[in-house]
Amino acid sequence: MFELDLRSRAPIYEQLVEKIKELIVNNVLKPDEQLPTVRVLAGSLTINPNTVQKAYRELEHRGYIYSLPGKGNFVRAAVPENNSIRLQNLENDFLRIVSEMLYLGMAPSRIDSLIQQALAKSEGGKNYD
Amino acid sequence: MFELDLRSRAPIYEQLVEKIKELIVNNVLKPDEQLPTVRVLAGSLTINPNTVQKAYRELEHRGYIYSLPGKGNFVRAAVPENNSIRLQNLENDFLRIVSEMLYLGMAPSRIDSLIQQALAKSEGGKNYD
DNA sequence: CTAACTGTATTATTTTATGTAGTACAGTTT
DNA sequence: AAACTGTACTACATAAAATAATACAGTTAG
Repeated sequence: MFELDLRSRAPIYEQLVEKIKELIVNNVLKPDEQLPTVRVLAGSLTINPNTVQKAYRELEHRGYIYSLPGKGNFVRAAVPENNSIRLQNLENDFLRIVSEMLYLGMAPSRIDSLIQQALAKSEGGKNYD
Repeated sequence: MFELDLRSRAPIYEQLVEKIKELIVNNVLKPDEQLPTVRVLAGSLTINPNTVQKAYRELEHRGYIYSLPGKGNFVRAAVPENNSIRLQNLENDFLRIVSEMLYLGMAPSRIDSLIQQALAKSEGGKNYD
């Protein structure tokens, strides 16, 4: 499914959260699609099931997946209504990054080009891997 | 100078790095301006001097400040030439954030508006606090 | 020169976060 | 009933983070 960087300073469960979120956001994992079970994913990554469970609980808390005890963990479809807090946080991160880009000397035209790139990827279909 | 969130999961020294970088990037701290001394900042935040020193060393390693032993720590002016690696990382973060914004349902026009906001803040003077 | 400041380095200790291991239990599926 | 699922819990080991207490060299002001 993906790889981990065990030598990274970032905790394994956080890396898991980010990687899975990435797959959801980029529509590689579709709404209501089942994620690997805790034990299977732990086995294939040779890490502890508790670590996977911690990542899944975090993803559920952030609204990206839901779990059905006895059945599995599934991708939660995005609900544009209930995302104002997350969107506010993203806006803050966004502004921080743009400020730093400008400070480091990136041309505004380059930033525009990045936006176009992201929009194109989002509008036209989903997976270009 | 600023506040810390001691209940945050993020380490204090990392919070310090981010906050100070913020002040530098937004030109609140000007090039060659002296930062608070290790002991003074530690005292005013009631944290350990070692923690401040760790943050300062990290900022120096990332190219945002420089230190003169016996004198103090100072803001390093941005050098657009040597920033390609950092800019590449920022581009990756940027694309991740935009993807997530779009996934959560933010209108592209809203993103454009954020860009304009950042550009205006950067071009016209510096502090509008 | 001395005193008081600066950054830096070192060692030890405490605390917290992270990850592993093993077990248990309830819901679901076949 | 058997074999899955998620979840919960305790215990243990390790690593990261932060504090504490010193020490030392460069800088500055008296």
